[in-house]
Amino acid sequence: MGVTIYDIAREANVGIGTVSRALNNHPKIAAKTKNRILEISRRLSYQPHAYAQGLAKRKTNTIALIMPFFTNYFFVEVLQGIQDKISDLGYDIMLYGVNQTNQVEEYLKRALQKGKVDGILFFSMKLPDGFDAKLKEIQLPTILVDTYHPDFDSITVQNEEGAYVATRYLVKLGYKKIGMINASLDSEPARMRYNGYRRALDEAKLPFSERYFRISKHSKADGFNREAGYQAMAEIIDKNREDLPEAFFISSDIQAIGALNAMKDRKLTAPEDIAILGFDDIELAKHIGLTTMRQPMYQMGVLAVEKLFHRIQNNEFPPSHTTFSPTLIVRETCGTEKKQPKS
Amino acid sequence: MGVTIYDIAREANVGIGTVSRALNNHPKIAAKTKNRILEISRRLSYQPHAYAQGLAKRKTNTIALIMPFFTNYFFVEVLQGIQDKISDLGYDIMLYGVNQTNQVEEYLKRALQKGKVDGILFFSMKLPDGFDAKLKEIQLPTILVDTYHPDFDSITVQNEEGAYVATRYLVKLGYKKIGMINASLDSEPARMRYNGYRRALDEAKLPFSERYFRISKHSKADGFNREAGYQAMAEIIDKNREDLPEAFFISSDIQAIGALNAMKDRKLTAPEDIAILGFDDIELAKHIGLTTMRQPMYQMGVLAVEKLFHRIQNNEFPPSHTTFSPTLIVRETCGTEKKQPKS
DNA sequence: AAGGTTATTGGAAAGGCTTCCACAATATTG
DNA sequence: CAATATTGTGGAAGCCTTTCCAATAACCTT
Repeated sequence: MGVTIYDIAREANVGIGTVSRALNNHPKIAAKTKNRILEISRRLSYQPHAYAQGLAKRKTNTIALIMPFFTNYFFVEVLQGIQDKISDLGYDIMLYGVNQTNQVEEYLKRALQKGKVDGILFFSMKLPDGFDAKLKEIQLPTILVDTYHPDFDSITVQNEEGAYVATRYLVKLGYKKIGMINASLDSEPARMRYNGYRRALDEAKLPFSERYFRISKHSKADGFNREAGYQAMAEIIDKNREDLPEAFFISSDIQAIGALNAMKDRKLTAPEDIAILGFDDIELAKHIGLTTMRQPMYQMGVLAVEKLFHRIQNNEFPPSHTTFSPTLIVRETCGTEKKQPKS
Repeated sequence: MGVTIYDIAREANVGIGTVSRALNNHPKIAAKTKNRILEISRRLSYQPHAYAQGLAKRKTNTIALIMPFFTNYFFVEVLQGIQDKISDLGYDIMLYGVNQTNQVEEYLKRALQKGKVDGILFFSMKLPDGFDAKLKEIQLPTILVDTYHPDFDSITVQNEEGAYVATRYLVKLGYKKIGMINASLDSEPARMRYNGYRRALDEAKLPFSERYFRISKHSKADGFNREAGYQAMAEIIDKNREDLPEAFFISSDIQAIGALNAMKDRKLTAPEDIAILGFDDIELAKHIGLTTMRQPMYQMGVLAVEKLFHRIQNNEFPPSHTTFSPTLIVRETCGTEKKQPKS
């Protein structure tokens, strides 16, 4: 069917080894044989067979991306960073979009299949039990993004710190009754954000009230979804009509959008009635004027690829961990201050 | 390094052919040999080598997705449909996200590489010259989504019709000065939407005015991006202060969001000052109350995968073309009517 | 018990490439 | 010009499977 190196070898009156050398510009080959072969292979529009090459070289030039998928805008942006960087390097991306948590193991197993990919980028989810050992055993380079394990390279955001900064900002603006709408505590980032929130509250000697705290019911995306935000806010408002909180720290922008929606349906606005502070700085936050904590998503994608390549080339160094600090982006939903951090 | 069928064969005292048969539950094998082999292969935690298998079977169980990538939310949703469907079928996805138009050919060439994928899903872009012939020559099953070529299966949306319905709706609401903000005319959908808009205008005997028409300057995503929408609207408003249009049909929701932003910055609101009608019904349209034309994105993804599988199994039938009609989703940005189509 | 089936099995060949080893051809040196 | 070093080349072996063909073993028949 397709043209093989044997066809080229016959055409050029050389051995297949020579053809291979010409094609891979190996040093030990005479310039003119090489050119002749190249010319012929162009004429026959030869294409190496990807799998045959992969099998012989023990290298796939492909990496796997395992990421929560839903409509979580966080990932679209990280994905762009990854795509841009990886194209340059001539690699391909095998995408495993996780829609339900039970798919994680399934996808990991597939990606681990011998000879399928050269490395894995694993996102925002806890590495399922047992896979840490397995990954180390088969020595498949793996980078964790937005999640952590001591034995693997990782890139994370200071979630606890970010939540702390966010909440402290609300305190500084003078709010006393500060609630939080959180995603599911199954999610590590959600737990950390909760901790930061509590720390800021404690430090300011403000009371924590269960009445102003909700965890997502909608389990989609671990609770990082709009419906969950809507429902949590609706519930809090409806149950506390006579004594509303003044401000909310919400664990993601997408939930904040839902929460704002719930407020709007109840004729409440931010920041006049309730101040809202999100997390992520997704692209649409700018549009709706949401004050939020920004994560450098694109850069995280780029860095993830860089780390992975490092490790693909040489896996003999200890894990490195990079953390980014989220930055406060002041817009309108908390009321504004005089001195604004750069937006 | 890894366990191979030779290891299993030795362990089980059988030939490699027998091992292979056991693993692929081939009929011609004695039940107990099969069980013994299966048991051993489990014990050694054998994993077939993906590439060796692919090479021998001439089948990769992988398909390529070539799609515009940017932050175009349209694709996130189509992607979900694809991912869900394809996982069930045990296939993997090779993702090629196009950020700049010049990457298209590069990616196509890669995906066409012999033995790399079993089929291609090609999205929303014109198939570059010459590739139609090449695809047919190598007989790689290909489905076009949101774009068209007579010789390939395709799934499209009636863009012309959608734009016509949209514009006619604005006419029916009584608007006379109806502008349009369009994406780049390099894009086929953009051209069709323009045609539909003009047809509705002509039919209503309303004049078309260059003053109320803009094409995206920002070339990112062929002009389907927020900045382009913002800029176009800003320009129109600023140049026509004394004689603003009453309504706009805008070629995508994401541009509409930008346009609304530009209005907001100029203290104009929809629908009070200017009515806005978008296209796509991305998830966030609901949140901001944008009246728009809905494309059944998730279903398009699912159908695309189904068509592709059909063709992977048997490529011997003529191309089939499916088109979906977009439906009008009435929300708030055009003013509301009594009788609302289902939202 | 001999002959004829049928059910299993072993393993070579094929899939298309890279790489290594041995040999041939050419160039260099004294 | 012979001896030696250098360059270039052919092709077998290896990467790991699947698949096909031939061979063996087990089972029936009469």
